[in-house]
Amino acid sequence: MTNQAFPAIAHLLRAHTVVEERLSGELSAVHGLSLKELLLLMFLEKAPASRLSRVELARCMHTSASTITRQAAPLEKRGLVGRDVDARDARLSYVVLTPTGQQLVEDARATFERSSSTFFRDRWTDDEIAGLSELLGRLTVSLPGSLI
Amino acid sequence: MTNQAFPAIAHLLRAHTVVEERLSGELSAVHGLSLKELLLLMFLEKAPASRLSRVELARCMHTSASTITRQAAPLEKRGLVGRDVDARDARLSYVVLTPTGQQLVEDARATFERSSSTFFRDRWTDDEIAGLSELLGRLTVSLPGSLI
DNA sequence: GCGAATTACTTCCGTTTGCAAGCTTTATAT
DNA sequence: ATATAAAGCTTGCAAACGGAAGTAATTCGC
Repeated sequence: MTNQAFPAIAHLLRAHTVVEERLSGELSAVHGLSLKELLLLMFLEKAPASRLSRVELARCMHTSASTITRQAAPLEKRGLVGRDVDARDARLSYVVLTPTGQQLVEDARATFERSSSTFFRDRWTDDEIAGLSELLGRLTVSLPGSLI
Repeated sequence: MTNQAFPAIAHLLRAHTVVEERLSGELSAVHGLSLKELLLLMFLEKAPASRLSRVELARCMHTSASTITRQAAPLEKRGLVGRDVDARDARLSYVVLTPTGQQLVEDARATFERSSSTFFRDRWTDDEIAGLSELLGRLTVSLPGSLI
């Protein structure tokens, strides 16, 4: 039998490039958000009390702490997130979703969902889409950062 | 029925992040190549006469022409690629794989394949891997830049 | 208790990227 | 034939990123 892992990963890389291209364009045009900014807001929305510390966010986003610092700054300026301090541990500074940010996430999620469905417009059954979702989910099942 | 497109795309984005993290690390450590550099070399390897013009490369990689110019420069300095001119059209400058580059691609592809298989080590059947590959391939079937 | 190690966060620096502008060469229209 | 448009490539500029280093606060070891 042949090793199918390589073509699967190669297709994954290519599919991501194409998906990110289209999603980024739509989100930026409609809501003025980059894809990564929306993902950050979505992680906050999913978190308890709509807030996460910066290192927790970094783990969710699989990125560095310095990137979170710089990604959150413009969102804070726009009033989409706020900054909370921890009474017990003064090192922690939470990023918290504001009502404005919550509203924007809901709107942008609709754009995300609509744009996502366009990738499957032709020649896809619901079972195939669900199957792809299940397989991709299994690929990262033990790692942090799931939005589902 | 529920809309499964969103979770499928969300899982795709996350899987890509994790895959790129591990692949980049291994390729960089073992061969001193970034993932994108290897993909560029692989597109050359697959092309007729192991060469492509810079705009053709840009289309394969889904990136801009200026990025190709800058990505090819260090590879040329390392002797992995060369530069050809077109006798008919002086605007074209081809990027061509050298024997040294060809050898490095073969070595790095082995690393790529070995690393790819680690993502499926546990709880994956050959049919499931092939199924994932087929579904991801169909997602971008009409677009340029396939390595398969 | 108290110094040392660890953690959280920010800032600095080098790298990578896309877009816009520019240059050169080729194609097109009249 | 010539002016205009288009294509291919490169460079300048600004934005985004990771890692290293720095600062402040907490925890650990004894």
